[in-house]
Amino acid sequence: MTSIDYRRSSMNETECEPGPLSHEDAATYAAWFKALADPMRVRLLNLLAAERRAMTVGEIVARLPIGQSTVSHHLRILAEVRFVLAERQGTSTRYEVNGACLECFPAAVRAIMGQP
Amino acid sequence: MTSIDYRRSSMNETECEPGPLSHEDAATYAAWFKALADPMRVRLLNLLAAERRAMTVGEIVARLPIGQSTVSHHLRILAEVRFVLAERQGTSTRYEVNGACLECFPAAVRAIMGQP
DNA sequence: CCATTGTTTCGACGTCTGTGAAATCAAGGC
DNA sequence: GCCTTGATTTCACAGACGTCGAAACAATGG
Repeated sequence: MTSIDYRRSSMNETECEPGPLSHEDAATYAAWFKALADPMRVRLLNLLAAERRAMTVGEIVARLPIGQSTVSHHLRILAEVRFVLAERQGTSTRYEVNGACLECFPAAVRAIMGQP
Repeated sequence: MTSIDYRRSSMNETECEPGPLSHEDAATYAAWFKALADPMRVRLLNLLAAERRAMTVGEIVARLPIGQSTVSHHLRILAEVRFVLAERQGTSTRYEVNGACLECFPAAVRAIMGQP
């Protein structure tokens, strides 16, 4: 619902002067950080990255100590900020890491702190 | 109180194989992200970084649309994870950015996602 | 059509969080 | 000593969050 448009973020921009951040950018970056502000979501993303393949919800549930609905909840949060990508295949949904988030985090830090 | 020891994190390490993360590391990285999971804290850190100097709480209060106790609360959260450093000078306390957090965020992302 | 399997959504519960007002503490100046 | 100024802590409250179980939804196979 409240998905974020990644193309307008600093993810794909190179300029990064150390000026003040707009309130909108601050909210965007905070939303990115909030998506990973839970240990189980960090483990979930790390699991998907380590497996290097798209996984179903059932496979993930078998690897994490939380219930199915909670995994679905976390996947929704990660998908809303596009850290994971979802694709329905028949009766199941496969989730995989969005490799672009490898760049957006350092870019957010540079935007916040300026590059000295 | 629940401060985090930065020396045991991946901030100062270069190796970063794409293996699974320990639960403790996942919690540590989640704590880092949680510290910036609020728009006002992002703006606060950006303000300190843009000014490029140590600021008192009063100066920060004059620049952000929140009260003094709330600024102090946010500064405590940022200081607990060492994103800002505090130093008492006489009757006031000066806060400044810890430049090391420019590296720890990309390092955390690499540890979670592996470097492909 | 019904049954089954995988996934999402809903309802509920306890916990945590962001905020401000008020109280408290710390350090100087009178 | 008392008073003033700056900062932290305490208290309270509304809202959000993580978790689970149950219900609802989707897609396939009988």
